[in-house]
Amino acid sequence: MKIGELANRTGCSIQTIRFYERQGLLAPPERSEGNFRLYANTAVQQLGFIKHCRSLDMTLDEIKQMQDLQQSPQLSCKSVDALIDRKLHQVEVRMQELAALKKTLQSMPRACEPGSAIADCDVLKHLKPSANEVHEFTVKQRH
Amino acid sequence: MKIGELANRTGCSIQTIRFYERQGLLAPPERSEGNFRLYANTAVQQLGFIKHCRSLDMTLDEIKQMQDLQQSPQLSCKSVDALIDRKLHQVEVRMQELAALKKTLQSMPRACEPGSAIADCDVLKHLKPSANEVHEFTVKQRH
DNA sequence: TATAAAACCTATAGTTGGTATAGAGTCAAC
DNA sequence: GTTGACTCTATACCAACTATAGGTTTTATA
Repeated sequence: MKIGELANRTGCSIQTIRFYERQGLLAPPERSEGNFRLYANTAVQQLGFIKHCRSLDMTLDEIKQMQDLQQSPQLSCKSVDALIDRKLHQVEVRMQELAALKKTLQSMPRACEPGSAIADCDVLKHLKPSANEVHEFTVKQRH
Repeated sequence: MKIGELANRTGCSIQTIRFYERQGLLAPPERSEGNFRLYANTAVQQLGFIKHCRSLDMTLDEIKQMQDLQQSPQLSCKSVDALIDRKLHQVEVRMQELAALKKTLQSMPRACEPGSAIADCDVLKHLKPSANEVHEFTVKQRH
């Protein structure tokens, strides 16, 4: 099949498929006489694997590692396990960060009176650093 | 003060300060005879505002919009309110996505037997798309 | 069969929010 | 006068795409 059909069948864009090929995630397929990419059916599964991994927030580099591991089936699968653990941890950390952020956003003074002006906007006031916070900055060291 | 002191007092890196200036978020300061940037004290507050907004996951463009609004204090502050609402919504959506992702990661077969090999790795098997999922892909249309 | 439209090709640049480097200039202290 | 800390500009890099320009190939229609 040509690249357009592969794109349709996987839900990837054509550019993304070519991008994955350049990045070494998808093997370069055969070419037609007119230089068009001609994919075997297995490419659908290969791209599906990549998509699934991406949906689990794996980086392209991590996906490449997984692919490499699949090439050496005799190796221990401990590293696969570790990768999933690491991802899970990252997700949990990010969820906590977002929960804190949500709280902050919710605690901001809302519902400026209809017609109230920027000059009196409590939200903007809330965004300006207080003398307090500025002092806090001075304590920090550069990188 | 010179850029190094501003960096120390705000916790921003020097490169980031120069970057914000190039992006039009931070006004270009005076220069010394030797072409060094010389900041007024107000720059600490201005940069603090940017940092605070960034900590709330606002984009640089959104921060610029807020700054523009501050320049016209007579305007309605409805748009400030709307921006915070939009952010809150984005955070909530992302939290739900991450919760679903966490569930998926947790539901993956774990604890490959110590010493078990890639060839039998249940995690990898779980990552490969089933015929089922491939069929689902075929249903999608290219945008 | 001519031609137009659709699909494909490569190469390159842009996105976001910075970070890192090279190579040069400035300034203070010793 | 020289060392070292600080600063300057310009440029390149990161992830993971996305978009564009300009050209070629294939397919469908007149």
